[in-house]
Amino acid sequence: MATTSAAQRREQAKRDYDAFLEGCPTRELLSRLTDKWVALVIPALAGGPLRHGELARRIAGVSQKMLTQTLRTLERDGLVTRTVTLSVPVCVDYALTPLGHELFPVMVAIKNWAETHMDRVFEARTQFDARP
Amino acid sequence: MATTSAAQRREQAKRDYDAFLEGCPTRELLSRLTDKWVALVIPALAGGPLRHGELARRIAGVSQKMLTQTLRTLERDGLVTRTVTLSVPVCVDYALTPLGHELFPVMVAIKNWAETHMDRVFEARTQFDARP
DNA sequence: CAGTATCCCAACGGATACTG
DNA sequence: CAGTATCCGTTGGGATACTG
Repeated sequence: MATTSAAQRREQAKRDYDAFLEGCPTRELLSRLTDKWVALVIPALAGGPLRHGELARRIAGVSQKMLTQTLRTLERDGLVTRTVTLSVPVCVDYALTPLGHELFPVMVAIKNWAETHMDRVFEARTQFDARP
Repeated sequence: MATTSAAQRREQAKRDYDAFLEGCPTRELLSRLTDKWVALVIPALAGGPLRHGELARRIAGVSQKMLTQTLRTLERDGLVTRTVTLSVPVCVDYALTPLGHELFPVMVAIKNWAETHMDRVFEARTQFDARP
């Protein structure tokens, strides 16, 4: 029988899927990945598992509604695991899956890009706003 | 006088800015960058300048309202240039700035990630939805 | 502590119609 | 062709109160 490696299958997927096309499922996945909270949660979890409250403190200003919602969809998409330890009070840990670890470099790259180029964007905005 | 290289200043910026902090301006920039349309427009322009209509055709399904809106904010943030050639009818070209070219690898990485890992996400969703 | 459930406002975003 | 303006439904997302 023919054997196809994981690398070959990934290559195939890249040919079959195209986010430029309307109706391609990757368009929906792309819109989930391009999310402010996702770009903060994935890097936050890269250092190791964190609890709900720890995440909330790390990502200052996030409401627990958005945090829970984000973690749920990340869990469903196989990027994050949710582990419940029964105790009083109950303890819930979130951690990146292998797939989540593969996404991490991409997410941290956006975050870093914003932090690194903030000043140049500010300059551009000032110039743009000052023109006739 | 002390001379600081561009690389040194970028390092400084990365220390001063932190998107994890509420109120840090990079939080707002991050939310602009994590946008489905931005993740499609930047890669679309990487091959060279395109006109409004060409972009709309490349990014299937985008409304001209969202396309114009996205291009405006990208222009203001210094990522895209807008060049008007007066003729009948008028011709408007959009192209990446040097800053836009620096963002390109990051944006194309997300798009590629979605296309490459779509199948694994599908599997994860099926598993998640099938559990008690 | 972790999570669900409402309420409610603002922003997103598509459809349509109209200018230069 | 490129762009603006308007309408209008949908979603995002915060605040609050309440359970295990």
